[in-house]
Amino acid sequence: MNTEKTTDTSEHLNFLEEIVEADLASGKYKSILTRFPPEPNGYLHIGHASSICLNFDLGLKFGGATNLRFDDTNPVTEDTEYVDSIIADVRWLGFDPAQILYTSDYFPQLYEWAKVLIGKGKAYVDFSSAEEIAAMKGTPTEPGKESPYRNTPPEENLALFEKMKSGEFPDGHCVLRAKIDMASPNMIMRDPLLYRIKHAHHHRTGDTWSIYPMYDWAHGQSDSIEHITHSICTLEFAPHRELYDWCIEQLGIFPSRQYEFARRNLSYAVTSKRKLKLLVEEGHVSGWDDPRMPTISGYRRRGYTPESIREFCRRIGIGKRENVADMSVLEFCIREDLNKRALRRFAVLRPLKVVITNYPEGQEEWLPTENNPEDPDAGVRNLPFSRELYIEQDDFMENPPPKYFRLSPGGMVRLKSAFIIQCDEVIKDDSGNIAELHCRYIPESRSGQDTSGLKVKGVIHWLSAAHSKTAEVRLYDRLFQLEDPTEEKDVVKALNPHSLETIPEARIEPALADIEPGRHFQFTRLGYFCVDPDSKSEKPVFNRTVTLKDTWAKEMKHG
RNA sequence: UGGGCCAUGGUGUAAUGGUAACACAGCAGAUUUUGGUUCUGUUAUUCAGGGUUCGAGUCCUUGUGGCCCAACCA
Repeated sequence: MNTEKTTDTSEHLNFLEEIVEADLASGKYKSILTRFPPEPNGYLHIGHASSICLNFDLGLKFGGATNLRFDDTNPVTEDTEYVDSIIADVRWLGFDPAQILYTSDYFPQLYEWAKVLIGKGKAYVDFSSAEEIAAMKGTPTEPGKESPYRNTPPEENLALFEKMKSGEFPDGHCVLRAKIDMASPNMIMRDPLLYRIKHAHHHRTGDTWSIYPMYDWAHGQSDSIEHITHSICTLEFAPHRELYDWCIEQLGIFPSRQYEFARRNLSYAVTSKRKLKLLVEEGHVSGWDDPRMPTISGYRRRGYTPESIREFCRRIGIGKRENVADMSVLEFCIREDLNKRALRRFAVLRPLKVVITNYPEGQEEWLPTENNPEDPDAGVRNLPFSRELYIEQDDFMENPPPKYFRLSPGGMVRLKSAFIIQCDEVIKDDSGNIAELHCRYIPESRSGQDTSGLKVKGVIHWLSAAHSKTAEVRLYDRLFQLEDPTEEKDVVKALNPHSLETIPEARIEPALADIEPGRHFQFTRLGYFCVDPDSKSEKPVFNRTVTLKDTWAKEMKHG
């Protein structure tokens, strides 16, 4: 043994982990509790994934725990559909909430605390209209004006608040406001609204409430009730921290602390529930789980694995500055994961018929090929070979450019795991399109027993025409054509018109028939694909998750 | 004469007063029965000025630039 240091310097902490570590080291907390607090008014997207990983990993890494709490204070926009999808998405990502909770469970407590505040003369019922309140707010550079209702005595406010609660007033008739400072340089502190009247049906509390707390009156106290130690939110809530602390201070309850980080953005994607919802509602995509959507459910259906998404979040890290993570990182993560795990299969998207003229009609033989060269344990399978084959249209060119080493007239290629063939004749139809190829195979070139002595550069995938089956293949590309879709005020204008290409009749090898949805494969030389839920045994449907890296295509593109 | 947050290669994240690093992307090459994988090499970074210091990405100062805050949304 030597005295080599064992400290792992490769793992540097992000700024939130440093805070937690310091709080634990100083004895401020014996253990930590974080929370992920989505509002159930939409599906979770890739930005949320980053927040989920951040909160849950903090709990895991420092021996704490993480709650999932639905911030359901606005009944008009929220729904159980979203609650269910959010729980499913968090679990699919691989996280297990310590508790699943709802802010609405705290409505009674929040109501009692509001009365405490009123009793202290720190809150009042305001009958000013929304417009009047806005006008009295002032501007960032000018102080606001005090409401005429600001000095109503506490007893009177208590009675008024009781009437608000019992439903005696119509929507918008009045609000409960905190009495803080109309001249505060922080706009948030200019007598913020605490409660508003909404005679609305709540997804959990039904019609029992006609008043609902605002975010600022609900969030910090909910954290406090749960004894959340580190309440992590995005940067735009930083000005709210002063009010967050004020509420906790006024009530003298457990002091949860808020910390802010910059939301993660992704190139060629939007992370705005409002905009994503619009795409769904206007039918630009098939739903929240459309494989093109940057939602967690969309990525799942597209074929992304939880591991790849977690790795992506780990790689892009966390910080406080504006950022746009490059799509290529996400794509790298899924390729890296699937390269190790996905079984290889042959599929021909755009078939070109090849007749092996020197192969006896009616004969067939089964040739072994590896299921995954990265994983010997994945074993081998046998592929049927016969006189009539399909190859990819892209794998033949009549007038190939230099360095093209696939098939061309007179040229040779290796059919992967089978034989070398040589193209003798190009058969065209009446309109001059290539209809089929007549080739000869070299019998001595059989894979693994090649005595031909031939050296060919190109290796292509193929299928025995008679043995192949039909499948629908959906080729997805980026949903947006703009690297930053928010450059267009109207998201619809930023959409990529070619984000989906459906190939109704692709050919697949027999081993690919009748596979259950969700399974991942690499279609050799083409990319990673997974079975879509729309798949039926008579008509399999595959989604392209991501292409393989293709340096040849890149070279062609740049001429 | 409002307040808050931020500024490191193309992108993202480190460096906690002591050689500016890692990943992705890019480029070049090797290997390859996937133009994949793997491997090797390589291009490119501290917003600006001033100050403190033996030494500054880091501390101080003055600017500049960007984002957030005036919803009965969260």
